[in-house]
Amino acid sequence: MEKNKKEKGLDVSTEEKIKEAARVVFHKKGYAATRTRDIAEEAGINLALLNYYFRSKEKLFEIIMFETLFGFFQNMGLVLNDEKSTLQHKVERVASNYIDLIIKEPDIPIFMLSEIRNRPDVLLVKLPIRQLIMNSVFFQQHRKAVDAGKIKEPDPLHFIMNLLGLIVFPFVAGPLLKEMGNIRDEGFNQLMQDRKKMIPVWIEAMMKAR
Amino acid sequence: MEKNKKEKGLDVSTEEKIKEAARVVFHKKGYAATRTRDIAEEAGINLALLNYYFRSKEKLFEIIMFETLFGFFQNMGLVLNDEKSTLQHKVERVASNYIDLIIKEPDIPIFMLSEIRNRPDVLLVKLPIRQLIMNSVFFQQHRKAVDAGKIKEPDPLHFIMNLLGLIVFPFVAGPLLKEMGNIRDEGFNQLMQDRKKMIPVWIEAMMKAR
DNA sequence: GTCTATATACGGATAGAC
DNA sequence: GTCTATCCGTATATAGAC
Repeated sequence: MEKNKKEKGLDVSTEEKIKEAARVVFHKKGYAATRTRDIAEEAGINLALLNYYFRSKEKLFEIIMFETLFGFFQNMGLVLNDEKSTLQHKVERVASNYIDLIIKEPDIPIFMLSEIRNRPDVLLVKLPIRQLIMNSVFFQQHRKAVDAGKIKEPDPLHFIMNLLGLIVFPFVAGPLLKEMGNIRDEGFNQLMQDRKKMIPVWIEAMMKAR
Repeated sequence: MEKNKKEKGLDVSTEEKIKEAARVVFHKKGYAATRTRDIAEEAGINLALLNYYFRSKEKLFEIIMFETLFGFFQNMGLVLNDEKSTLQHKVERVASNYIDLIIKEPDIPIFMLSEIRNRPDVLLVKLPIRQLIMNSVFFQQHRKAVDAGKIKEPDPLHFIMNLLGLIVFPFVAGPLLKEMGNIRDEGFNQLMQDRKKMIPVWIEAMMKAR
């Protein structure tokens, strides 16, 4: 019995161990700074096995990148396309879901954003990001609210920027903010918990302002 | 006469050319992904000269990193410590200054944030970031406004997170947002110009909400 | 499938001529 | 100060035994 992170009673396949290790190391250090040796070590396997299963560092990275992006946005897609929930309720759920997710995996945002910058086209083509937003129930609700005068700023992109900025930015700037506030992970995470409740209130107030 | 970016009538020293090139390349690709050869090429000089002037890639990087951080925060320091301006006016100036700055140099935020993550301690020790905020006139004004009931959320870190999130995040997520909104640099920059005016309004509204 | 050993390429850095 | 040529460590990837 080895000491894996995910003990589900059964052994995890070598392929899965490598992927899991790759996820951890890529997320933490980014593509350029990670060495295949780091991944092999993290996975507790031989370096040659990495190439045996995944051909190359590049191929392995593409898989991790895609899965990370997909995982991140599929959740948002589900929330934003819920026919039954109000706009405000969607904001609450996005804030709550993402704050929980990112507290668990704090490296994801900066990993995604910096790797997207490094390869803008390659990565965005594969995912229906635009449709996710522009064809969503959320988008229709936003438009209705604008038409009804309940939201002053008509451009939904500002809405998205504000919402994601309030949720994601604190994590992206985590080390800086911890230094500024002289707090550690515990205090920081508590602040993020506060934000679950505050962000919907703030967004509501912002959107009514002009 | 060579074709430099900064034609001030006089030749730029080789050392300065290398630093300028290093700034561009490091900002664009980050430490790990840049090769000293890239910098030499960008500078139009021989690779050996880089080591002649700066000993190593690492030393050169440290210089660029420090100057970038310092340049970024010194401006904020000036604004936040202005005795004469109101809290609201400070928000306006920070938003306006940084949106202009980042439009000119869009790679800076993600460069700073990802490199800070990679070397948290090394970089934060050198700069008086904490004092910049916690000892600032801004901080005192914020506290007064809280005591007077004009601001509901008492923690100044939330204020900083919100302000920087609204300003910086759109740039950090630029490629993603452009894809979502199906816009290009021109349209994106226009949105950022809009935000110069809107962010102070939004911040004002948020801070009064509870 | 998994290992050891090794081929091959690349990138940082230096030696030494000019 | 600036160049060419080159050294050398490191990282990816593969060959081949088990």
